[in-house]
Amino acid sequence: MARPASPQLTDAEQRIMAVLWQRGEASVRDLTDALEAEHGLAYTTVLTTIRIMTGKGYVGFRKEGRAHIYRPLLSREGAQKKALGSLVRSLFGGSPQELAQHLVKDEQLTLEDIEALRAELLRSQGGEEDKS
Amino acid sequence: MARPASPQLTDAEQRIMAVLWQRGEASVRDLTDALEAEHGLAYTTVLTTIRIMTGKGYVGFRKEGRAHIYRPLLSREGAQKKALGSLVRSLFGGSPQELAQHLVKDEQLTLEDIEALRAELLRSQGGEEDKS
DNA sequence: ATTCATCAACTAAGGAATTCGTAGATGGCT
DNA sequence: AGCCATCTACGAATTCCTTAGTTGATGAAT
Repeated sequence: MARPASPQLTDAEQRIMAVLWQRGEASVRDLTDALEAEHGLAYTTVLTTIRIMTGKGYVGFRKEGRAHIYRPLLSREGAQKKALGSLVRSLFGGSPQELAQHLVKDEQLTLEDIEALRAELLRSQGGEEDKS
Repeated sequence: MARPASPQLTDAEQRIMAVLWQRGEASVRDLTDALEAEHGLAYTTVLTTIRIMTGKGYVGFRKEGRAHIYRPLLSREGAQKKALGSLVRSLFGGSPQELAQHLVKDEQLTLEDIEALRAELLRSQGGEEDKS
């Protein structure tokens, strides 16, 4: 009868994952220092959050002296794929084409961007087709 | 000290908006019937949710007899744009190009899709240069 | 060895989200 | 008028998320 656990990364979790993806690994002290400038979070706040993330299987850690050094168990690519798929399903009727059209229409993707994507696709899978 | 209010549509809200965007307007009974098959939600659950959404300004309503007929005040396009921008910022380093590459790499966008986008871009903004 | 700093663990508090029950109002039907 | 169905309004229960304080252990430094 309550709210179901979020299958996505929450905001706080995402902030931490961003640092871990960038650095590879980090202690709670490292994370706090990195996040303090922008968000002003207390050490214990970061610690609590990352312990929850450990429970969810998002991060692992090794012990180094008294400290824990955390590392991401979720790849950035995996998180991107999951979030993207979820967005396509929920707001774009399951159509990645509609999403792409939106990117173009909002002028976030230029003609050059599209042609770069096309060139890459042609190179990777369309090499054997007929080029008029 | 609490979790900040979500700037995005929550899951429950999104389910309801999907029906409203599809139908244009709907009573709580309509919404419940539409959502019950898939999610098994009680009438009062839907009612509570949409009342909250009214408070947030997501939906409006008119009275028809004893019932309220709700309509979306948030456009589907607006919600798509907002969610997309948020995703690009949080998980793709602000790069819509990286997002597009992901769509292609996961084979969710085919070469034909890309070429359709390209053709549309050429038609819409390159149309007045050369019309033979 | 005692003190000091730092770290993890535990606890707590409060707002958000989700679900649904109960109660009161109201309109239709006989 | 009286009954029944249906609707809104209100509140309760529960879990989640976010933030942070307190406590106890441990290692370092004097």
